[in-house]
Amino acid sequence: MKHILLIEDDPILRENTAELLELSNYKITTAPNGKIGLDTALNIKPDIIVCDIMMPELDGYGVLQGLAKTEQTKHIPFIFLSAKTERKDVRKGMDLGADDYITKPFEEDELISAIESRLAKAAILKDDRESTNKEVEDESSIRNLNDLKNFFDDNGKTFTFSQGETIYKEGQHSNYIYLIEKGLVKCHKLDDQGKDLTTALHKEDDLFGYTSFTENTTYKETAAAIKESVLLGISKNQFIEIISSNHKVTLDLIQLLNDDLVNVKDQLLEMAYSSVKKRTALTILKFADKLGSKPTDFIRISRNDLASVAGVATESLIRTLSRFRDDGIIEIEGRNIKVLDLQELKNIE
Amino acid sequence: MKHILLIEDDPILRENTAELLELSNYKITTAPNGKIGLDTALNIKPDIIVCDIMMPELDGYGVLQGLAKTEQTKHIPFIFLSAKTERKDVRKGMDLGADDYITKPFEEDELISAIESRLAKAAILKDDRESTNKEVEDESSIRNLNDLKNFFDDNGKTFTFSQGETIYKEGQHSNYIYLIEKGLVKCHKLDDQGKDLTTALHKEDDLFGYTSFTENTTYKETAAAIKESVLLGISKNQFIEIISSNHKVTLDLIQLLNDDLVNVKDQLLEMAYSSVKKRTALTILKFADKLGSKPTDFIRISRNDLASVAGVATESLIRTLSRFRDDGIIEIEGRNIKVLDLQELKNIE
DNA sequence: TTTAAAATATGATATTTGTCATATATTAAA
DNA sequence: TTTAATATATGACAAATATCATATTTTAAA
Repeated sequence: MKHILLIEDDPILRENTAELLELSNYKITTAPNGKIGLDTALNIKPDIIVCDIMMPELDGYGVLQGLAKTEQTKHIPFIFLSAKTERKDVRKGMDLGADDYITKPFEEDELISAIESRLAKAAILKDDRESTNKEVEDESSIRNLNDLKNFFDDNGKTFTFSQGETIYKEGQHSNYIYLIEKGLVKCHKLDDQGKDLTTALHKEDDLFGYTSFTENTTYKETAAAIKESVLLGISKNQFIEIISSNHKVTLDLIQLLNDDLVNVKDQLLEMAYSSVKKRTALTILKFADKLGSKPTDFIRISRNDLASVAGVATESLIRTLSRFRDDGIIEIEGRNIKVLDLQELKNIE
Repeated sequence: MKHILLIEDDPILRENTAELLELSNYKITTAPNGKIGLDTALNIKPDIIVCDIMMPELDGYGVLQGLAKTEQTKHIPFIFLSAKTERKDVRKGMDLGADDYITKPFEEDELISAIESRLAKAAILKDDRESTNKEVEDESSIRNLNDLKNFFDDNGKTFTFSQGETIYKEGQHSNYIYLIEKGLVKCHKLDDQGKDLTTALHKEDDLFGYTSFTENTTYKETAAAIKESVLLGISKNQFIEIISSNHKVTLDLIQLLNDDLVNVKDQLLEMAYSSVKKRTALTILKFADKLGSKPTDFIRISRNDLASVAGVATESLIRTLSRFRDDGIIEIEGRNIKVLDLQELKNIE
């Protein structure tokens, strides 16, 4: 029996559709929003996914992009089921890689035919894929970012930094590229008046410290451990050698840089026009994410570090935290912060 | 180079579409009806097929069914291009196993995006087996960034944008990478409240429009011409091919991205802690630089564009300009600005 | 444990900056 | 050329935020 994952936030439509598909002899699992849907997809590996677009938490576009990122889910046929009927909406969905797009309201038959059709298509392509034997690889060569990280594990020099300790300074000659084995690192800059801004937060399994690979230059920012961190470093020369002889890794690296660039530009937009309130809220969420904890766990970060990420005077940040506490959005216990109302925190403008 | 089979009976539409696709660096074979189309598909084994529905001899549905019967053609991505716009027509096409369905009349971008998206999808499903046999083409003579730019000159499609015209929009499927032959382009983003921030200014001889080279993604920002601009564009497809086969260019590109990143981070620091006065001064200097004029020449930029770079309300920017004028630092003549005291402008805090 | 140092919290206040309103100048269209 | 639309300029004002001062709490060192 084929297994369908249905992601839809409207409970009535969700139940009706699930029932209708069950009657057609499919096994159905449902999810009420994109975030849960994405998790479920990873767990159950359905044969096909039917997904709404406009949903809380994570929309359908996000689900599709999330699926595409994961090896085990990127092959799963994906159908959008959406009230967005405009031509440009349909094109957007298809361009993101959906296999079909059905607009609401829809007929029973339309949905079932679409599912059947995509399952049939997937079956053809699966045969094709399985008959193609994978090439034998030379295990000593580094073929992707993952191999590169393994190389750090095997050949990197281990460094341990305690909380607050500086890893390198802006203007220093750049010698090492680091992989974080454990901990949290901030890259920050000082302006003329000595005010400090964090330009990047790096967590476990992140690479950092690359500045220029072709020129012999200095670090353009300072890096420091936010909490005790264990780093693996390889020399810049060694790194350059690797990327010079492994094209695929270089392309992965470009992707990494591009992602960084997009992130910093988003941060720039926030910095320009968002209020301190909003920036504070986003900063808390960012740290919760980087610390790998549930957003509702206690996080323990100095007010100074928080302010430096938010780009705000420390007093203003503290004042804002106090306001959040008074409003019941967070709980403050000594130096620790716990998010009580995640939704409200995300909604802050 | 990817090979497209276009099956279309209307000779004018067929030729126009073929030309448009050729400009995006695809190899095109055309067929005037379904019967010939089916034969051709078997002979040339294209990477993707674009097909009309209503045709003499054999209609599009017949072509699709014919392809599905044959082992060597059944996995080829298939897009319907049809004047049949009724919902039931679209459903029929998709249910027969088409991968996408575009209704006529269509925009260039819609077709190209659809093709790119289906090719990307097909590539995923084929796993990574393409890495074995890389085609060596004339592009392989590109050794550095300069050669790459020359390649734009020789093979790029020319686009002209008038002042203020949009080049691409955030969220659009990313098809082209551009080289600026003449003019000035801003990349900008809107926040939730519709406030606009320029995240990058690109001048003559700059490359822009690269988002992600490995994934099938959308532009992450909007680009618009600040003054009349002539651009050379090559398809993302083509660009990826070049960097895939020319390692040195890829390293140069990494350098470029790194420089971008350092710049944006500097901008972030300014945005966080510098006063409007300082940001305004820096913005004037930035434009003077990008326009290639001596800083003491008249520059002519709308107050809006200036404000969007500075990340300031337009009125605040204008007020600050007025203050600079009163202080004798700049001269304002209608819409034009001339720097009188360069040193003073640079010293502003 | 005690004590000094550092971090956090909050009040008071001045400055900066965005917003709204409106006048004037410039540009583009009829 | 005339006119309408758009851009620039400036005033009035409210809100946001940095700064300085000081009290309280927490941490680290003795």
